Amino acid sequence: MFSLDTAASPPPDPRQALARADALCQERGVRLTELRRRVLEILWNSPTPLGAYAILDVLREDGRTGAPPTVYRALEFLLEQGLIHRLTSQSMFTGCRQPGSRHDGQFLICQDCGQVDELNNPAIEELLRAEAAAREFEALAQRVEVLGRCPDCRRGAIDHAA
Amino acid sequence: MFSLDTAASPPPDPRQALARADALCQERGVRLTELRRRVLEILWNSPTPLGAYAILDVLREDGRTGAPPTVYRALEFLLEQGLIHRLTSQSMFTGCRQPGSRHDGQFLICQDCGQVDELNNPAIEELLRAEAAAREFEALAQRVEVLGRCPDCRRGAIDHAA
DNA sequence: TCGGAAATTGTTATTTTATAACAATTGTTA
DNA sequence: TAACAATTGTTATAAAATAACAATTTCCGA
Repeated sequence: MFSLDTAASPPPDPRQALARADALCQERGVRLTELRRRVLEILWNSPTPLGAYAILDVLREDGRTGAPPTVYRALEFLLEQGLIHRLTSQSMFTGCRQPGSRHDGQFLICQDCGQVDELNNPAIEELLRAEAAAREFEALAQRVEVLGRCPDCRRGAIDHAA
Repeated sequence: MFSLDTAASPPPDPRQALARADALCQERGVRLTELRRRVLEILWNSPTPLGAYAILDVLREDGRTGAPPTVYRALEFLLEQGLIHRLTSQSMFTGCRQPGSRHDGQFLICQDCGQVDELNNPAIEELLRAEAAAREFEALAQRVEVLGRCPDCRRGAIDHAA
């Protein structure tokens, strides 16, 4: 038996992701400035989502001066362009695995290690849209997050118990 | 044509909600203290979700002394008992329309007026569970929120344009 | 290529949300 | 009623996000 709906996320490769972002921004005529590109790179280089202040720390390690608004503005741009997602339950940000087609995504978030898997199950999206439509509610964005434990951490926990 | 999956939320009635909460806590042998009950009441009396500090303001109008931890602890209890929900994208809290059976719910949140409709569509819940299971992810909680405009605000917007 | 408007980034200060740590009080039970 | 647990009060601080304005860079037309 196999899943009918969604493929697994492609392995996140920072270089590819940045090249894709470059291309998308060029197409769209928007500017992926050095700062914005660097923030995106920082996110892609991290195995787990990062908060704005963690990103700011890395920028400062770069030698760049900056304050929270610097980061938040870059994040705002990246969100608008669909290059990253915000995990609202965590106040954190992560690179989008399917940029290009704007979407909100669905996330499996490990509460132990923080790692995140991005789903894009159209059936879930569609059901939510339908629920909204049935109530004459104009749906503009979806936030779908599943909190729990990833396979690695489950195995780790089993090891500890053994 | 009609929806197959979920009924509309019952009209929120503070008195009923509080009576139900009393009963549930009694059954469970947990204490719905005066403070906790009052916080729940404040939430039910509000037409829209409230943040912790808005709740604190009302408590102070009551004449009660208190600080943020007072409110957050009461909220924590109410969340544990499934008597309220947290809207993570808003950092706000709202009374649960179907207490008794623990669930995470799904929410339609109006970005104009703040009003919230609670869904409990089992198909959405099930799809998320299935996605998690397919990836061997242990799902412990779900956060599902749709942001947009409620029917009232859509009509209001049309009126303005007209 | 120069100058001015728009976009981007820098900077300072503040607001909003949430929690840590410990003290005081209340409730429960032996 | 003493002792213990649960709840609430209090002070202080951490963490996340934004407001407001200044400086800089980019873009584009004259």
